[in-house]
Amino acid sequence: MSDALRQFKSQIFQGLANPTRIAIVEFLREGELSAGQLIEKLEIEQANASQHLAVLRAKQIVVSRKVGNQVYYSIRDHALIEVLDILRRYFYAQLNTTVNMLKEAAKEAPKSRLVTRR
Amino acid sequence: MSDALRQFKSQIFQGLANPTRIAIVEFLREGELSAGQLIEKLEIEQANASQHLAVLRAKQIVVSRKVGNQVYYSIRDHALIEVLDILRRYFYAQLNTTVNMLKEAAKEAPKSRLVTRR
DNA sequence: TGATCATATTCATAATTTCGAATATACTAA
DNA sequence: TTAGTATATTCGAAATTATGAATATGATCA
Repeated sequence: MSDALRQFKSQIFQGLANPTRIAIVEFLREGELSAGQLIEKLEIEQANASQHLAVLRAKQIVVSRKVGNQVYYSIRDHALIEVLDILRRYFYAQLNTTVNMLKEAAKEAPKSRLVTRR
Repeated sequence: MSDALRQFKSQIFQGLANPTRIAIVEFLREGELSAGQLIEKLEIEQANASQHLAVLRAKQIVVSRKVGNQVYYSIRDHALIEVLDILRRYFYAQLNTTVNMLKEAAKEAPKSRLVTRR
């Protein structure tokens, strides 16, 4: 695989490597929203939202469209939604694994208490 | 969507937000490899590879299995491969878009030269 | 024109990540 | 036990990222 492709992928991942930015992308699932609408939903500072939006633009994750006073954002490509959906399934699978492990552990040592790691 | 899920996703993305780590995951597509085999393929310092592997472990992206002297790594869940595949398709789609834009631009202004941005 | 609204950028600081070098651990073989 | 091999961890410096505060831009409306 080409280095350019790895570079590209890591750019995308960097763009999504923040919970607020993931929230933004998820709010945009249903269609475009203005910066103001996003800020309202996110409940964060305007400047902060604007910075996260700048990151998402720079990493090619969203596109913006200016209409008069406002700027409307949308997801550049549906592929990114698919990615998030896959991870949601992954998350629940992981969760199940963890829960089952804990159940097993509980069965094997019913009187023991959980021990903190590290 | 829950905050925990967003947190989880951003962890995964952080884990993959580096070209070397993407390379590792891709080498592991076909099955498990020892740390040494990975280092050979990656052509990077042993310590550096080991650090990236530690990140991938911490972010729950790979699992390791010790056999005598060596440590074998594999991808924890196939979902992550799917994610990378989706991004590959996205990458080429983006590439086509860019190429087409450049073609259009060339048609419209055949004598102009490309201007550097920023 | 000036006031106001929506959004972006800049700046300073703190926190995190990266990488190489050095060192440590853990297993194996002699 | 000692030496050697495979891998991990720690440390320090540089680079990158996150965040809030302040400021700037640009569009609209009076």
